[in-house]
Amino acid sequence: MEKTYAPHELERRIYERWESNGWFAPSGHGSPYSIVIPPPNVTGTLHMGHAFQHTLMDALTRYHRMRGDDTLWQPGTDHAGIATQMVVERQLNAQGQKRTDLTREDFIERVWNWKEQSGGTIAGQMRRLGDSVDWSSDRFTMDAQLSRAVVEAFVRLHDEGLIYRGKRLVNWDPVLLTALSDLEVQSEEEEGHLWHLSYPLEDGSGHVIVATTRPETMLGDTAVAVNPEDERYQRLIGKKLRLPLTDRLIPVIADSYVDPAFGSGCVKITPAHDFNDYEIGLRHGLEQINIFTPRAALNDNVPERFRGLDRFDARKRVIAELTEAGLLARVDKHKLMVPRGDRSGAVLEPYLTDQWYVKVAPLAEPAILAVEQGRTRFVPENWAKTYFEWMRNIKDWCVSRQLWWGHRIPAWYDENGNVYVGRDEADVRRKHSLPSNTALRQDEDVLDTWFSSGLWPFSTQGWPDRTPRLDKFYPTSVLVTGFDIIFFWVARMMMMGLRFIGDVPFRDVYITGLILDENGDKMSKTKGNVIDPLDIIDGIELEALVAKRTSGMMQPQLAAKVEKFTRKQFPEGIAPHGTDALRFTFAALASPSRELRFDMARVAGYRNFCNKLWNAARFVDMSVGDAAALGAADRGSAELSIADRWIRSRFGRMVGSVESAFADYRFDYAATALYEFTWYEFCDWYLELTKPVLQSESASEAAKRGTRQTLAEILEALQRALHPLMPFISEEIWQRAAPLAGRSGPTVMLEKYPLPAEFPPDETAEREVTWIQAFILAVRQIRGEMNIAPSRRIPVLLKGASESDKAYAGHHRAYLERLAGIETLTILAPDATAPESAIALIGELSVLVPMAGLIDVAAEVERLGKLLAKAEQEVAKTRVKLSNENFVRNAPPDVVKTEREREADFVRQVASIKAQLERLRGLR
RNA sequence: AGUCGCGUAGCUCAGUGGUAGAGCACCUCCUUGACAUGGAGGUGGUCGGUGGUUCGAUCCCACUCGCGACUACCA
Repeated sequence: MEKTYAPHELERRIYERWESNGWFAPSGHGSPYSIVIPPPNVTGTLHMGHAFQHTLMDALTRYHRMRGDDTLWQPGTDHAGIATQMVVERQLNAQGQKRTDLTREDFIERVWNWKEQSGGTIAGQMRRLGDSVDWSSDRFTMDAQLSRAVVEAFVRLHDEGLIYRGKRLVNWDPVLLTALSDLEVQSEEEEGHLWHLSYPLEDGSGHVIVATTRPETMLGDTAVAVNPEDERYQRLIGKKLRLPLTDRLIPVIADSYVDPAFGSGCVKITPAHDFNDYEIGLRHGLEQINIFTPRAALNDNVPERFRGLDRFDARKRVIAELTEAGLLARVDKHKLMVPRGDRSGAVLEPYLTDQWYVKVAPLAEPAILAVEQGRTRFVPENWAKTYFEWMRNIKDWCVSRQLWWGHRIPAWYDENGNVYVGRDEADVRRKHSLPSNTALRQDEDVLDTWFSSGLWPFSTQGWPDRTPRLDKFYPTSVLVTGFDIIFFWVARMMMMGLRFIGDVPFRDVYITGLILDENGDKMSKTKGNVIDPLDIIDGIELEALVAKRTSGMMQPQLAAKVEKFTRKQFPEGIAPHGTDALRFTFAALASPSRELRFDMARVAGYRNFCNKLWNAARFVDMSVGDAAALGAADRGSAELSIADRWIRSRFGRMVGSVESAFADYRFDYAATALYEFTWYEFCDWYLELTKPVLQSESASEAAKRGTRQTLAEILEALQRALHPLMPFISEEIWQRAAPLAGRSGPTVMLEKYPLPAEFPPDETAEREVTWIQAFILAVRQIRGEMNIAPSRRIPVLLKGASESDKAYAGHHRAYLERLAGIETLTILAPDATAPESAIALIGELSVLVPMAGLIDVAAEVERLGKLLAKAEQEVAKTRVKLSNENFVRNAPPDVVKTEREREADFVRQVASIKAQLERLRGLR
């Protein structure tokens, strides 16, 4: 094996081999296990959050594949309507063109071209991450078959009365010129004003004051509302007001929506431009006066001098005129929630338009029930509450978008404006018996991207056709996704899946935390703290990283800040760590917390872990590989040492932990179990314990053979155990280890995952090795604290040895000598006097290291002083407990018993240490 | 306003009704034949605060302080 671990060299080679052999495809036997990928935007790139989730999905996929399941990880990408259209529009703008300079067909062609050109980025990243997706079934939401699914779903929902078209207020993006769903609105608190306007009564008997955050909308007011209980305004109800700046009269109406305690208790009502006012308008039959154009400039429904003004200019103008007329009573500073489009960032406008809606309540009901009944389980389960909270308050879903890129709505209009919904024009004519001379034109709008995403678990499997694949892989086993899209995506898949397939789309929903940077900030281009996962894998020079982070920014003025931050964050750039280290970091990070800080130091730590593993493999390779004796023929004549038995037992326990960790989606536990076994048990102890055997001239051939076999078998099995989390290094080492362990196969990824039963617990071996470890640690502690050079062999005496101590010391002398650096090991007779020594206690056994020439008395006194203090503290603690009668009476007997034993043990320690201190003090 | 979450070692985080843990950082020693991306040893925490339940609370409950996320129509 190569002396140094070089992830670069092996990762690409290994992935290509896996892929070209078609090993990612479902095997066709075993019970089905399936995961659909949350489809990333086809023209985008994967960020750290993706890499994190992909790691977990791939770990599950590889784990289940190795468990013998018929495993599918379904890949694919999303057309991401608005996002993609915006990217292409921006490209056009850079060339001095607008989207509307092109025909719809030409524009869409450009998007497809861009998709072809950039669409490979994600696939390339996924390959580098080691994702074992079934590339042969790669899907795109705009594929013909998936588009057919979208049309089918729309038509069926429409036929069932669950999709309707209606004119009502929507969240309108005046920059993108499209409607948005409620979920695409990002409301943030901003500083604004509350203007108090004075509206005169028609009869000249006074005025009312209304408070508003949007004075410009007063031009569309059609009433002023007061609370019917509000005594101040009883007499005004039904009277008319003169709406300033216009020649209109508007009524004072009573509606209990109005909070008398807020502002003046009078509310101006603009039904066409406010969601609440719209509702009030409906209740009172008020006129809806739309005063805006689609770009949110004032239209012809306002007095001429205001027409054409942008809404913000209009606000200034209205304020100016009201001030001049003496009708502006007061202006207060006021914080308010400003709704913005999540893509454009533009302030949204409630706007009256014709849109298509999905009637959600009937779909939500079974989706709620399914989670209540546990047919779909949230992990961590607390997220179910969030899901319920939203599903129980859900409102109809506006699914039409005034875009060009997306699934066009399958609705056609005749010349009289009648609307027909069907699978295509011919279907519409057939369904509605429309003669061929009736001109039909298709609806210009496209569907919300999430409409097609909602069908993903079954549209990818061939629906609306009933395919064998759909039967096999639906419902999927688990959905792995972030909490940020529970509403956008999870909820909609639940509703659609139950409606169209009649079953939940996934058994489990595993909600991952959100990956933040090391300061706990969300990673974003504007903050300049985005990390490309590939840069952690391959490393990147500082200058290249700065260039990457400051290029293509939406707000170029932030470049300097981003550059400064980057130079501070990574003064040396980013070192290469390899995919396995990154993946292992993600797994170790995947605790159930909702926010996860990503720290490069951890990746470095796990790269070191890879290196450790690599070197352990080299050791095994050298120890076993050059021994031709390990042929299949003589495998029988082997003898297992206590260490061999111990490591097998420990391995079995570790695999058991990993098994339950995977079952519970506790990837952090799985990673910890693998890490601790590999480093602390296999490397730190077992490999060291093999040396006295393998390098001894007196050890028997059978013993050496047993140790070599165990080395090979555990190394081999460990690669299988590690494979789901660290696919590359485990494959590379496995290729080397498998023949040593007498196994053959083309790849570790198709081998069986180790089972605990194959490595049953061996309590005897564990007990004895625990004793060996305690002994060695005791001596090492003295050596460490007394600064005895490792090269210095020392004599050790045992006092108070029981029969088993004596037996262990005899049997395992070779281990003790080697690992503790012992020159001689002498068992003292009970009545023998020991020379002055440093002392360590293992139960009733005292381990003595004679001090002559080695140990400074003062240092030993100090060391013992610390030990004594600790022991005395423990004695005190146990005595407090045991002197409490209630404890002795009420606590479980075994707890009391343990406490008594602890007390006895610490009392003994205190006595021994005190006696030893006395002797040492006597020396001085 | 509602819902949910978080506060444990210098930092980032696990965790459990009965002996407080890991990684990183820090200190001491060591280039010994797998590995200095390493080895051996060590320092470091009244588990945010108060009260309650309990024989026993870091863990369960109540209140409180400090953060955070999401949802929402206060003009």
